[in-house]
Amino acid sequence: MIGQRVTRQRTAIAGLLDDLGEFRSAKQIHLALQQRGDDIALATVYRTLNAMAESGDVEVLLNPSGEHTYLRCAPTASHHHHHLVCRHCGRTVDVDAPQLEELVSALATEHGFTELEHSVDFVGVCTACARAGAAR
Amino acid sequence: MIGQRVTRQRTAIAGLLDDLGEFRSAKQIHLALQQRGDDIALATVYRTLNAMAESGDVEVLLNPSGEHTYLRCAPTASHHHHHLVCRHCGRTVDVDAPQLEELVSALATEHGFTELEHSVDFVGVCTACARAGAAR
DNA sequence: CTATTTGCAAAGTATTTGCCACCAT
DNA sequence: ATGGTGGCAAATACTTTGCAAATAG
Repeated sequence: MIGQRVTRQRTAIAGLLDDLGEFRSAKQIHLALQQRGDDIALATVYRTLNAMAESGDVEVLLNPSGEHTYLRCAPTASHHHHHLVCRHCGRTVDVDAPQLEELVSALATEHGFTELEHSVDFVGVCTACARAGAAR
Repeated sequence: MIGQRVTRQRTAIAGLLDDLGEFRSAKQIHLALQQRGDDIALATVYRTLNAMAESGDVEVLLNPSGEHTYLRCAPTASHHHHHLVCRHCGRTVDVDAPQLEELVSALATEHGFTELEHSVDFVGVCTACARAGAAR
């Protein structure tokens, strides 16, 4: 990685991600950009998101249907934490769970596992959607 | 679902899954079947695995590269538990983590989420692979 | 006998890549 | 000027589906 250029496309994508605050698929992001008037090739969206993911600028989550979804979290300093994601509306809540960290390392040690990954993001139904869903 | 027939293909797939004990992709399962001499169409493998997943006979995990992987766990009575999966060799360890359950429901309550899903399977590196990897 | 299941190939979806024009630096 | 970038379309990878032939019960 020698040079990273600031282009209209990258600025637009970064800007959109900041506004979203929820996990979104590349397709959704692409669509949202178009609706804003930013016409960017889908391939570029993918390339940019991949690059941002690799450099840690966005978090990637594989949703149940096998799509990659992307989220830009804390604008700047982002410490390790997890998310509750609403299955219906996509609303995302950041959670700190120090106990979870402890638990994970305990499990790892106990079974001789190292480098335990736990991009643990829980998927559920948020209050608003639960109410709406109850009517269903 | 009116009738479920026992066919050569389904028997073979179920049998293989029992022998495996590790998360495997549909492709891998298909290949393994061929090597055993069971010639089954890939589409059939997918159809069967999907059916087994839906009826809860197998657990599905979306691996980092976006493939569905399938595992048949406890031969019979399987209670709720989680897995440690080795990133390298695929070795799987079942773990009970009552604290995790508690933690999850605590988080859910705290933030008003319901139906919190946590097919939490941790991906790490097991002892054997860690040793092997150290040589790398 | 007949409804379910299989196999094949084609279709579908998500993502990546090759290549050339283009623009930020 | 010039090398990183973007757009397009073709390629790839995984999975699903339509339909006729095979088969379990």
